[in-house]
Amino acid sequence: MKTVEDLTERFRERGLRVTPQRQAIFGLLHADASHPTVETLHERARSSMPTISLKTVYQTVHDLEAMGEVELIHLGTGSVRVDPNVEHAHHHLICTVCGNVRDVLVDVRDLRLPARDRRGFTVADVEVHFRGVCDDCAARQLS
Amino acid sequence: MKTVEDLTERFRERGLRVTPQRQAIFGLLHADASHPTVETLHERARSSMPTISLKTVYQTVHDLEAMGEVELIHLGTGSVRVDPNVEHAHHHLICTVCGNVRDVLVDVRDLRLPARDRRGFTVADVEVHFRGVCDDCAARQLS
DNA sequence: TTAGCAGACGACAATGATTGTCGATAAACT
DNA sequence: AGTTTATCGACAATCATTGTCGTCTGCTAA
Ligand SMILES: [Mn+2]
Ligand SMILES: [Mn+2]
Ligand SMILES: [Zn+2]
Ligand SMILES: [Zn+2]
Repeated sequence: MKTVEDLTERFRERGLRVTPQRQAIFGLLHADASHPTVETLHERARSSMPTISLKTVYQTVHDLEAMGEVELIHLGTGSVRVDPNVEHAHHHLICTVCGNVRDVLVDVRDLRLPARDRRGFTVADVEVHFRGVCDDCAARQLS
Repeated sequence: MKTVEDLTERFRERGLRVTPQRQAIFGLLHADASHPTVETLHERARSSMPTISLKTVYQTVHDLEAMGEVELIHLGTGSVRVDPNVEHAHHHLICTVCGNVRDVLVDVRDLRLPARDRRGFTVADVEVHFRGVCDDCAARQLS
C-alpha cells in the first residue's frame, strides 16, 4: 500500500479532501498485513483519535476501494476485511475458529476455466480461500 | 441431494420430526442447481404453502446442514446460498451483477499449498470463486 | 489572508440478514 | 386417546452496514 503522503496526493487529485481522520486511516493501513475489519480499524484509530466515527472509517475505506488502493474482501467471517495488499495478486488462508487471515502467494495463473465451463459468462477474476485452523486455536481446543 | 423420502427417513432417524413445511423444503431443494438464498426458498415455498415462516426455512436448512445434506456458502452476495450438491466436490462461478451462481467442476485436487505457506495452519479445505458477469447482465448493461 | 462552498464530520436512525423468545400447536410414542 | 416434546410462526432483538442531516472545515480563488 502507498504511503500516507502518496495517498494524500491521490485524494487531492480526485477532488477528495484530506482530513486528519483520513490520514490516520492511511497510516493504519500502510504495510498492515492483518486484514482488519472496519470495526477493528475504527478501534485502532480511536486510540489516537477518540472521536472518529465508524461511519468515517467506512467512508474512507470505500473511497480507497474506488481508487483501487485497497480491496474489500468477503471471507465468510461475518464482516468485510480490508486488504491493502493490491500490488501482488494473492490468495488467503483463513482460520475458521478465530477468523485470522494470512496471505498466500500461490500462483494460480493456470487455474483457468475450460471454455465449456465458462460459456455464458465473462470471468474477471479468481479468488481462492484455503480454510483451516491456526495452531493457536488448535492448541486452545484441547480444553 | 437425496429425495424427499430419504430425507424424511433421515430426519426421523435423528429424532427430528417431519412436517409438511419441511417436506416442502426438501422438495424444493431436490435437484435444484440455482443456489437459492433462504429468502428465495421461502418465497418459493409460500407459493404452495402461504403461511410458512422464514424462520422455519432457516431452521430447516440449518438442520440439513448439520446432517451434511446441504452446504451453506458465503459468496459475498449479501446472503447465504443453499447448495444441495454435496455429493460432488465443486466450485462456483458468480455473476457480480445479478448474483447468479453456477457450479464448475474444475478439479483442484492439485491445488495444495506448499509446506512453507501453510506452516502454523492445518488446512481443511479449499474454495474457489470465479467472479464475472453473466451474458444476460452484460447485454442489459448496454442501456 | 480571507471568504465561501463543496465535501467531510459525527450523532443518530434505518436497513437487511439472521437469530432469539415464547405461547400455541401438532408429531410421535405409548 | 393421552402425554411428551419438538416445531410453528408472530414478533422483537442483534449485527454489520448504510442513510440522513445539521454542523464544521479543507481547499481554492479572490
Ligand atoms: Mn491479503
Ligand atoms: Mn454448488
Ligand atoms: Zn485461529
Ligand atoms: Zn448476471
